[in-house]
Amino acid sequence: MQELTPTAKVILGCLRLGARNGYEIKGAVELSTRFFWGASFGQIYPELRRLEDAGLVTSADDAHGGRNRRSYELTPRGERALDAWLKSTDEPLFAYRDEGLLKLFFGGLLERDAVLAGARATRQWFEAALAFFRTELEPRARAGAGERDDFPLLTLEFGIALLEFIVGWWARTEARLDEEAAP
Amino acid sequence: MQELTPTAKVILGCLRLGARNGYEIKGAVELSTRFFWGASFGQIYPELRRLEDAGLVTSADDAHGGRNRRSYELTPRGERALDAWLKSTDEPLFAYRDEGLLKLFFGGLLERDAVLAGARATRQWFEAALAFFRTELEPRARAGAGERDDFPLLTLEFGIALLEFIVGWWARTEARLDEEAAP
DNA sequence: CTGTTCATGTAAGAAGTTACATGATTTG
DNA sequence: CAAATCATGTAACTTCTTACATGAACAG
Repeated sequence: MQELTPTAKVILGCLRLGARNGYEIKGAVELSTRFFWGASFGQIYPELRRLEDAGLVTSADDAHGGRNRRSYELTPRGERALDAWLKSTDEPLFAYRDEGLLKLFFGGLLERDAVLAGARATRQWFEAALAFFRTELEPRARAGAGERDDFPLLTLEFGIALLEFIVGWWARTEARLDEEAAP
Repeated sequence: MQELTPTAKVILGCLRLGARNGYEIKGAVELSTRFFWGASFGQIYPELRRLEDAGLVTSADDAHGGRNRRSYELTPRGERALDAWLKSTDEPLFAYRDEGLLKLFFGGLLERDAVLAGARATRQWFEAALAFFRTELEPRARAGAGERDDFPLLTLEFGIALLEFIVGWWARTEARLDEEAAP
């Protein structure tokens, strides 16, 4: 059983949770996993086909009126592959990329005021992201969540806490740079 | 003046900070920016050539004994391009990808014990990363830092604080899952 | 004299984004 | 009837990693 591609992981999981076609998978990703695991149409549709060729999903025509539509579900092999991945303890893929931090790394090349301006702009960008999470994503996730713990909501809370951490770090850094500017 | 590619940004900055050739740039990246901005040889060498073609760097033969070596420095245009990028407030590139979190997102598909085991494995992986930062990276960064604030050290401190946050979050999540397992 | 470090590069392929192209259905 | 949503797909391009290939100099 060969490794699942990154996009295959989110596709199989979303199908298992009830998504039926590429469009619904994309919708689920945008609402929930997007910030830690994205997928575009340009990845989803070809990958669905490869998964079918590999026997992990089956598809059926699901036209609705004159509208073209194809519905997918996991095969037993697909279920096993998903389960095996979910239980595997291989070292998890992790990637963090942050242009604001790269600019700060080169802060010695600018005057302090310019570095401070950059820090402020970066913090504001993260604050906007945090506001979006709280106003657009969190209410929906809470509405959809069961009374016991709900994993999609849990991961969203991670995102919010992460953004709070980052915003706080930049705010502290601004204060520190400000202090040292006028001692 | 066209946009710098992601790898060009770190190359120009490293050259400006004193790196002389591709090998030294790679060394600097591994020691410092790697966790938020990586670059492989397969990116660095071709990009150096493109930057030279674009007139942002110049190169000279710098053979050392019979050993092949080429040294690079910024041209005035390269300096301006670096400066413009550092001062720009375009929305910064930011990407976060986390397979442990994706597995947790699909936690409803597994028994609670399996989810807990996954959480533990993820936390341990981040703890190992944190230990590496503290024992391998931080001492070097402190040794190289000036007495006033030093930006490379500052970004490393961000990395450490970020990993501490993540480890703490997973530890709290494990406790929460454990509680709910046996109420 | 052996292994590590210094040093440069290419080729193949994986992964992902963006833009384009198409068209039906539903909602206001 | 217009705009939004539903729905699928392809093509071109960018970015990045990995593996390979080569070889000199230096440290033990």
